[in-house]
Amino acid sequence: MADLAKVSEATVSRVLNNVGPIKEETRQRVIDAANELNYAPSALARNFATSKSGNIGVILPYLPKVNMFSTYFFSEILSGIGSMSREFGYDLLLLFRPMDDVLNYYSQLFHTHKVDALIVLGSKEDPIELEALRRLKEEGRHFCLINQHYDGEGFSEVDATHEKGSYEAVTHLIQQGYKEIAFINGPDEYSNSRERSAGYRRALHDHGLEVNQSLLFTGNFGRKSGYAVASSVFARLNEVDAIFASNDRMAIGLHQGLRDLGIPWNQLPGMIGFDDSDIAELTTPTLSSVKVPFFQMGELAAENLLSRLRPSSLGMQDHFRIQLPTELMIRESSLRTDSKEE
Amino acid sequence: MADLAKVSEATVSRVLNNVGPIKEETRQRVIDAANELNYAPSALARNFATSKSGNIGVILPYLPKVNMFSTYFFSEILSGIGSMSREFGYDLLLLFRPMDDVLNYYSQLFHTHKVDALIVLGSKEDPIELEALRRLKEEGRHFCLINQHYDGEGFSEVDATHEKGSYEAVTHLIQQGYKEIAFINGPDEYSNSRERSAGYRRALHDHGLEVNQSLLFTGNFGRKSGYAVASSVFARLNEVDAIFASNDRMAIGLHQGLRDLGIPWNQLPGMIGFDDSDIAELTTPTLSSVKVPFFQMGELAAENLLSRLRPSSLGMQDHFRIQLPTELMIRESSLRTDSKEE
DNA sequence: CCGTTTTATGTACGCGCGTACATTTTCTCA
DNA sequence: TGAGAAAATGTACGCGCGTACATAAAACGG
Repeated sequence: MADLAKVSEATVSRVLNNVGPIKEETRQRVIDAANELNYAPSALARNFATSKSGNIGVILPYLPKVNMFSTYFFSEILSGIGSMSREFGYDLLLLFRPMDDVLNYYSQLFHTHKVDALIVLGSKEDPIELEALRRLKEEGRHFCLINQHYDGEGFSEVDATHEKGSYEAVTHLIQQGYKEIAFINGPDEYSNSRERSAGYRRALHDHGLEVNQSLLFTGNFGRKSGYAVASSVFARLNEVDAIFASNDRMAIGLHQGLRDLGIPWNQLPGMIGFDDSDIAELTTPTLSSVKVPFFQMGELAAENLLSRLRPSSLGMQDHFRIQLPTELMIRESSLRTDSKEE
Repeated sequence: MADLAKVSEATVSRVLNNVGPIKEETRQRVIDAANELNYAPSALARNFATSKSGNIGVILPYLPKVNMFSTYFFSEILSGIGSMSREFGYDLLLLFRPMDDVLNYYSQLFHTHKVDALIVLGSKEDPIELEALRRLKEEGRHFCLINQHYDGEGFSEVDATHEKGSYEAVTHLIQQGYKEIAFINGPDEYSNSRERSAGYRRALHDHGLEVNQSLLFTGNFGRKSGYAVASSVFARLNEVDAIFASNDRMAIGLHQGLRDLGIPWNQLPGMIGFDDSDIAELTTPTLSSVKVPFFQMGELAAENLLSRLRPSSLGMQDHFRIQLPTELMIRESSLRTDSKEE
């Protein structure tokens, strides 16, 4: 390669990296030679020399449980991350949270140079998880969380306005005339569950309604957990006239459960889900939902992390906290009359 | 590290890689030292030294079009690949097919040692794509295709019995008494589209029915393309009594389109989708579909590739072609009476 | 107890780049 | 035209492992 262009390896390196002054003729000779030989520098050697992997890691909850979340959530975020990473010339390393040893795992991803930055999805409050994240921060690593907030830790986070989204959803139900609104939430270990709960309570309170403890349910974001709640809701059907679910999958599970218990589709309680996943408009009636800009959240997470990896980023605040707005998507399931009565 | 254990770097390396004879006491000393210092070898240096990246690459269609396929398809396959990769100690590098330059891209992934093996998803017949794959084969790379077959190329492939699945689905419709079965297929560039078409035709033929050209439609696997076909189907509603769709998303799009055109849900034509994605049981009526074991296909692809990377795999056939069975999942949408009449 | 294996460990080098520094070539302007 | 500065290129070394080969230590056999 160097020989063919009749220059030293160093010059080749300079041309390929666009660094230092190069005579135009030389540059061309090198490029021609590279094309002729179909030469491409070994990413491995290059990474080794610069001790940077060129990868951005994405942590996913450990496999069997991926489906606890909607795949929509992950697909969108991953697409967003992937889209931005590519613009920065980074590749995307998909990593699954190990069942044990999380503490070392995160840290070693950096130490072994598997990744230059890390995005953690599906993180939830847990002593070990927290400890592992703190360690990353101590070590000055570039990482960020999506859709999860740790209070007072100063982690970088990209989140959405879950409290507000929840407030708006419940308010909408109330305005539609619903008064007894059941709430099926996700586990409290997720900050967004707690925020949605707060929004739910605030909306009830602002409209002079009381929280009815017996109408509060907890699922695990999976469809089945929504389905499982159906019987409890069914038993209280005299006192429940609407349901707010913490994500679409649970809403749909609940919907199915109620249908299976014999409720005709046009006599279902009012329903609103969360996430505005693609399935929201596939149900009958179509499901109102709170839209969360997952794709964009993925993009922003990647963009902020990667731009801080650039040499030119000196002086840039090394820590960021972004909160994107949610949006209430009103469809048939939450409307009192109209299409639901078809 | 080496100092703390009072051994040479070489011995450390041997202990950590479990190679060569080591005195038990020495091993322990090294391990203790490693724990104490929280030492982990640099993956980068190690990979460089062995010139293996430790990554298995997965090519996805370029981003904006990911949603052309159901995300279900990708989620399942990726999960399968990820699950198996982890067992082999490989990491999963997510790669997006570039719009240009595919030809060099694939090849250079290996040349630059970004990946040790490659799985291509969403591949479709195309001169450049084919050329790029041929080059990989020439270069002796370890790669495989999922859900796509190239005739006579001898590529490694993990596929499903699309023809048979299709045949069974259409046969089922016929047995339910449907006689005029429209077919909305995916683009012909995908081998599985061609196979499904063959199955459709064979089923009609075997039951003495004719193919009605005006009932054949082509979508792009997206929901919207199914929706777009609705009006054509609607116009022929007198001659159509069932629809077989090449995937669930199109089936559901079509379903929605017909609903929007005013057809009550219990007077829809019989319908069967393909893939058996999670949304199939969320519709009203629930959608019959042909189940494809995507997760397992991902597992098998990874397993076969990675096991061939091991030193012990000498003599193993370097090329494999696997075809997994599909399964007809009968739900409400294809049944003539019963639950559909609720 | 010594020679001979066998086992255990150390030494030295290469993997293929990037880059600081040394050197050569070209340019500038007196 | 020649000296000094600027531009262009070459030289040499390190990044942190794995591993072939050299060497030392232990085991064995007579």
